[in-house]
Amino acid sequence: MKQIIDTIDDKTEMLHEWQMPDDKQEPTKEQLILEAAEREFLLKGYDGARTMAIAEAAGVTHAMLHYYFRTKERLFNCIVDSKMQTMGKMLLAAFGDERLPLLDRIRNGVERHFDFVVANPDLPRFFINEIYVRPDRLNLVRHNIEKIAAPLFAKLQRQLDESAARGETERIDVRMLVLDLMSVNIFVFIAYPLVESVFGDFAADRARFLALRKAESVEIILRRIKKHTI
Amino acid sequence: MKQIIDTIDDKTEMLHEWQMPDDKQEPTKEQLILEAAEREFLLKGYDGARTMAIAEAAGVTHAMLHYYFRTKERLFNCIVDSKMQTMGKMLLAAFGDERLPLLDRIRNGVERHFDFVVANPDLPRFFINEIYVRPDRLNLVRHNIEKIAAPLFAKLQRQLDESAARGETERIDVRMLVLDLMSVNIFVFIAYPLVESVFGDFAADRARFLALRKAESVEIILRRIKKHTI
DNA sequence: AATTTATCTAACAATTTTGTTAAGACAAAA
DNA sequence: TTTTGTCTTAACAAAATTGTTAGATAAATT
Repeated sequence: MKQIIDTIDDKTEMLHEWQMPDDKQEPTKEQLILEAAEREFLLKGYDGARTMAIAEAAGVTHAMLHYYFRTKERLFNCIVDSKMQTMGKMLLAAFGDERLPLLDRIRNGVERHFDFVVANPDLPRFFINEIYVRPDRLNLVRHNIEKIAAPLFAKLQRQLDESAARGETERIDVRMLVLDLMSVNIFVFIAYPLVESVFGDFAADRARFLALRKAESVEIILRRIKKHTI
Repeated sequence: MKQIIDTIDDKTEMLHEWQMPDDKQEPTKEQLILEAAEREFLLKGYDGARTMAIAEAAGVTHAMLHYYFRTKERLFNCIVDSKMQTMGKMLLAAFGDERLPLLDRIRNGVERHFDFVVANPDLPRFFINEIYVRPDRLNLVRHNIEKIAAPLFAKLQRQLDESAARGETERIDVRMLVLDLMSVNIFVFIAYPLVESVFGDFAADRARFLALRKAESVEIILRRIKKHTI
């Protein structure tokens, strides 16, 4: 504490604002760097991100960034790990509820997945792109993905097969369906600046447009598996 | 001295007399640089691309690259312009045939668009990403897009409305439908390394997998607009 | 009080990447 | 053959970016 140091003059004047003890827990510099790095990496990608820009956004000198994380690559990996966990949890939360009837489960999954992407609009593009540019990064995520996707796919496929056997839905490979689902849910965010430009007034009100898109996703996926009763 | 690309209107003007495209003449250095630059930029993006890597791939020193194109940015813009034209032509070719009945026109459009993406698998990701990272680049392409998209959309919307009025298809906004179409056609390529990893044996035979995906795209889009029940 | 620890700063070093220049090689024209 | 302009190379320069180090400071620990 500072009351110990009352030697000659009041040294509290030498303390900087940010060093003052505060009731509220202020984020540590390390956290600030992580948050700034997340924004920078998600927006610009590894190659486009600049460590100095991250440091500046975090309000520290770039030496601090290297002090805490040593290299740009290590800082990047911290972000990747953190985001991987976020995505894994989301997938389970969106599609993991096995008690629901098939169509409800899928509708629910589409909607929750869509909501997740709304809340994390840069995340899919970030992963997809970093892996495209440097495919060796797949190893950072492959195990994580397979551990979650494989059992989820197996259970969903069984439910799909049962439903198809009863003649309630079309027979379809769960991987095709999930790929369809992710395509319609994610693409609009990946291409958002382009979509906004082409759509004009249609996409001007973002909230309204996204609500329409969400409904469209549900519609197109359910239509894909519902029986055509001609 | 160097008559560089300040006027890019007609590409042949960039070639010198003795360089004129002869039937069986080896490509000029300039051509080689452009081809190498296209590969590098499409794969790695502007930030990840290295002018020296481009020069090396083209078999020239990097000084040559600057001699012909002065800056990385100018070389990049050459590639963007060239690819924009390619995409514009494709869109018209895929959806421009107005004599076909609606469903045939759409099926045809989906298939031709899919084929184009198969032939240019990096192109959508390239555009989408460069524009995301630096939205000011929209100005390079906006005019081009609007000139092609606006009339195409208008005509397609009319045909959709007429069909819906006859009760043959569902009523839908053409922009939603095109966005759906692009989503299912493009996303699988943007995410290909991830998809390949998750799908395993399913995607191991690329040609077979892409054939399945093409059929799936047609199926999901046609199901979206066909009347569901009678 | 003395020591240790975590945090921080400023200056500097190293590396990578882009961009420039001067001089020579070469083919075509004169 | 000489001249002319294009093309090429090697070396250099400049800029941007990442990474390092020697300390300073405040707090925690002993």
